[in-house]
Amino acid sequence: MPARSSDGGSAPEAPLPDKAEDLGRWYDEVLERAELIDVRYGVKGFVVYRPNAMRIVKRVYSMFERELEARGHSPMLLPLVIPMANFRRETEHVKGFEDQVFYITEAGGKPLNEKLIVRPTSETAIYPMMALWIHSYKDLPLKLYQSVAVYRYETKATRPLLRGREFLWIETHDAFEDERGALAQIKEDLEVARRVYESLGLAFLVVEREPYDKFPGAESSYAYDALLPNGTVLQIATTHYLGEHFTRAFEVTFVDREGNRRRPHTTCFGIGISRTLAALIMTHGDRYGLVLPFGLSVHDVVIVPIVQGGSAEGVLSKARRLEEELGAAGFNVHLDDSEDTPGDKFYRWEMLGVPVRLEVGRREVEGGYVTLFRRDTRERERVADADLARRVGELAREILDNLRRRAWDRLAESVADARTREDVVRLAREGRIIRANFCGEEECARAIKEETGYEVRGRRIDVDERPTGNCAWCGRPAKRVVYMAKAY
RNA sequence: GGGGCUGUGGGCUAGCCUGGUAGGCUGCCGGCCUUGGGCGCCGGCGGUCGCCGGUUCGAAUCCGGCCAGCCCCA
Repeated sequence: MPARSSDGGSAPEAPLPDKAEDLGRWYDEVLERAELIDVRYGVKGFVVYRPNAMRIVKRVYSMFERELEARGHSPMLLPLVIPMANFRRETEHVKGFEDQVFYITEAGGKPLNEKLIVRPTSETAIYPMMALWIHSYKDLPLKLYQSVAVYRYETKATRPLLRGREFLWIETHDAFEDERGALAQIKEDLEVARRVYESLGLAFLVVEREPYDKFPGAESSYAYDALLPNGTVLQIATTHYLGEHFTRAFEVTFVDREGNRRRPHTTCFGIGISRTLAALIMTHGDRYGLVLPFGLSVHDVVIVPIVQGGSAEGVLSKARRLEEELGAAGFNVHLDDSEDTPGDKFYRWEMLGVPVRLEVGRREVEGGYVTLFRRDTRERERVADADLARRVGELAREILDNLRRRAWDRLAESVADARTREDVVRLAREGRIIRANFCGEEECARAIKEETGYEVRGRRIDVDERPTGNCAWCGRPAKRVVYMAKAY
């Protein structure tokens, strides 16, 4: 084993496959090496979230919950099971979901009189309750959310966190006096998602889905598609304007200020927590494991004391002092004084994505400084003892900014314009995200999917883009500019 | 939904073709060690070979079914 200097020298051996070369293999391995997900439960589409994953999940949950509650949402919890009769009340909704629901038809060794379904989403659970709760305009708006798992019998290949038969999400169910209130809620939902996804450093497209691609039972659907490093996109959140579809089917009415009986207009907002975790892992991670911003990893800062013969006391007391100082400054700091060797600790904390590591040995004690390692760039720097808390505070911002910028740069580099069918085919082969004029016809989208594997994801709503020619695929007049991508 | 590949201590794997004692690396436990990128040395623990059935005196190995994971294609 050749000796290495502490500030550079030959690159240490990376524990994971090359992410750019084989994202799928990298992903499977990081899930296991970082002890995030265990796929060995033995039921297709169901996985175990281990503590290292669950800690991140809980933090992501609370980020969204805080934003939702700050905007007037209240927590609730609906049952997992839904009476079959309720599930069948909204026709389009049933059609959209029935081939992927789990049915409970038997219990206690006997057939159930009233068959149940396991929620694939909870509209049909909550609307019968809304009918009981809503009487007057004074009961509106009603804004509720729950943080739960939902169940869908996926027939496509399942993938841990990306597509499971059980997945974690937040769902809101909101009711308003009129369309205007509901549409304002859609905007608010998109703002909630934007704020959280930006603080996670993710890059995304915000789109309105094409009419044939709406949520079953919705008037219109809007989505956040995160970009993954292999050029595919992943829907991580969707919000839907439901109009009166569900309040009609479930006979929800209220009396307005003028004494007229009307139906509330409703919305629902689904935030994919499992998928957000997947996007975090894949967007930021590298060959050494997870890379996470402050506030998400198990710790913000770990201190690794480097004890050599005779140096133990000075080194450990300095390490303890730093731990106390950074803790008092509000950082989630951990002194790793376990028996493992420093190199072992380096690898393990890097695998978990801890954003900052401090190395404290004899040299740091004698020199009055700390060797600071930042996970995102994997660079070391010396920081004078007196500057440490300030510098760590700067890094909280710098690291997030850097992660976010890298993600957005990748998105910007990936998007390419297609004017002709040949362009679409070629750019799809190159794995780019395609921006193109589009006629809006479902058959055209289907043909694109068949020939290129690409899906029309919709038109961006965060920027104003007008079509400047004919549909890139069929040549008919274009209705809008859409984005096409390979999607999970 | 269709096709392919794979399943052996916690992880990675050898053995399978050609049936007969499950071998290695890693990890884990204990001890020693002047531990700056998975440090070194010594000792130890851990496997009904995915599950069910069949063939056979005998199955990790051959045959069938099922389950799970991965890859490709609707």
